[in-house]
Amino acid sequence: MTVVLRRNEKEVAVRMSASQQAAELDKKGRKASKETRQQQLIEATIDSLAKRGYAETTLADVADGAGLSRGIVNFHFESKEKLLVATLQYMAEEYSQHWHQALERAGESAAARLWSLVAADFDRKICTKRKLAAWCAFWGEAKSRPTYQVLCGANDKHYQEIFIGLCRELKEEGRYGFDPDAMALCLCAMLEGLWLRLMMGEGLTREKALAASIDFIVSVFPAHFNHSGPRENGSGGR
Amino acid sequence: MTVVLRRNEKEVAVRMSASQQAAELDKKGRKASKETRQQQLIEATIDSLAKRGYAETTLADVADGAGLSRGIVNFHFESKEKLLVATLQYMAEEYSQHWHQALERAGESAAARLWSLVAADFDRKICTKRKLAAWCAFWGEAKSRPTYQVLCGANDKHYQEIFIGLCRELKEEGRYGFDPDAMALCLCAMLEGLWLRLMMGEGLTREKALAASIDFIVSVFPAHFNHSGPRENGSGGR
DNA sequence: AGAGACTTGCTGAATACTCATTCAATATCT
DNA sequence: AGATATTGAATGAGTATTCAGCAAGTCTCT
Repeated sequence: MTVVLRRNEKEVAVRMSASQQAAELDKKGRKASKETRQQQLIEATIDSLAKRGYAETTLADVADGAGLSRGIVNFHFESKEKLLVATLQYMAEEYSQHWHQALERAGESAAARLWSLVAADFDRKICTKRKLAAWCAFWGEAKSRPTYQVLCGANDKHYQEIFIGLCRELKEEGRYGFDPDAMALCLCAMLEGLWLRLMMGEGLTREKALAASIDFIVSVFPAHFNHSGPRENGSGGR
Repeated sequence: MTVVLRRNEKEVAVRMSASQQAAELDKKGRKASKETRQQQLIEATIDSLAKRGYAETTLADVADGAGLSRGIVNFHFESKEKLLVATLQYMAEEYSQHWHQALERAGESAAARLWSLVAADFDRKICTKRKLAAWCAFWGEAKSRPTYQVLCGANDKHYQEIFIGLCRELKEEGRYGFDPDAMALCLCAMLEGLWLRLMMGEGLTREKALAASIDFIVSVFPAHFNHSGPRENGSGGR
């Protein structure tokens, strides 16, 4: 009896801190499916990474954050390492889906697509201080961990190829002077750099970062964009 | 006697791996001054950060890398934490000096100064895979460690202000349409993002990164630059 | 429908291990 | 003969991992 009571307290703690998923997911007691529990633990891991950094993230901290017991992580994931890999995979997956959606929603024109991609990078859903901090924690370890590097790199390569394609199209249309591949690299690097600065604090906000990115795009592709969006030449996006 | 022999072996190991300082610095035996030893340990720390990442860097690893005994770090620095802070300070100092020198060497014109700053960021001396990896390791922990954040941020703020000043001047001269502060942000973020990508590997080289940056500058400030440098209007830099 | 047997998710104390830190002993220098 | 730098074994704190046991749910048989 007393045990049941304690569990309920824990569930409440979870709902408030780690995951704000809809009610469908947090069935009380042991009912929660394997997948739900795992996701709950992943969310708690992101919390811990953001709050304490990679080096200080302990399994005890993750378990506490999820309102579960100490042994839980080794039960659902096999080891700390595997939990972290799963967490990175989860974030990479989410990010990838997000920009794919942005592409689908955008118009046909290269300009509209580029605009949409850039805007997506600073969307509330993706660009949280919490998640940026977690990303950065992984970046910091990536060089010495092939697994992380692969997980970061796989999507990233695809992402950059999209940018290269779009920059080439825009160059054709606008007869710009730059090397489109180099400019795509600049764009990608700038977006990542802005993320880094957002995470560091220093008064930069999502809105300012997006505004700066737009300034950049407008300057580099003057025939295609003004500050309110892609110009209306081909098919109008947004 | 046998001990003396062993020490010599260690010295050799040090000279080959961690520090390639001139012969003046690596006097054999215990002669080495306090400062020299500290610098030697800092170099070994950077090595370890680059090779094993922040989380896996241990004092034993640092001591081994420097070819010295286990207790050495706590003798010269008081704790692991202080060693790491000293290492970050060292790198920040080096970086700061480097771009200050670049500014001094550049001509008077804003264009020449900007060009020089950008080129400096990809200089062999600063832009080593080893050092980039160490920087990134610190970035990854910075969010949860106020000390690191301050050390990274102090220079960075100054650095960005220089860029803001230069972008404003260039805008005046060239009557460009962008917001100069935003463009300075874009430039700084892009340079950092390129560093990040350099560190990650994926076939990006210093030369390519510099070439891309130049493409960027030429596109954004067409009145001031072409691909071989600042145009000769005001005073010619470089 | 209800009692027991079985399955599965979960717990938390015990274990084993890593690593920062200490310090008495030692080597080297002046 | 000090003074100083260095060593490396011992210590202890912290933490990942293990696992025997427990409890919530599910199935089965009468």
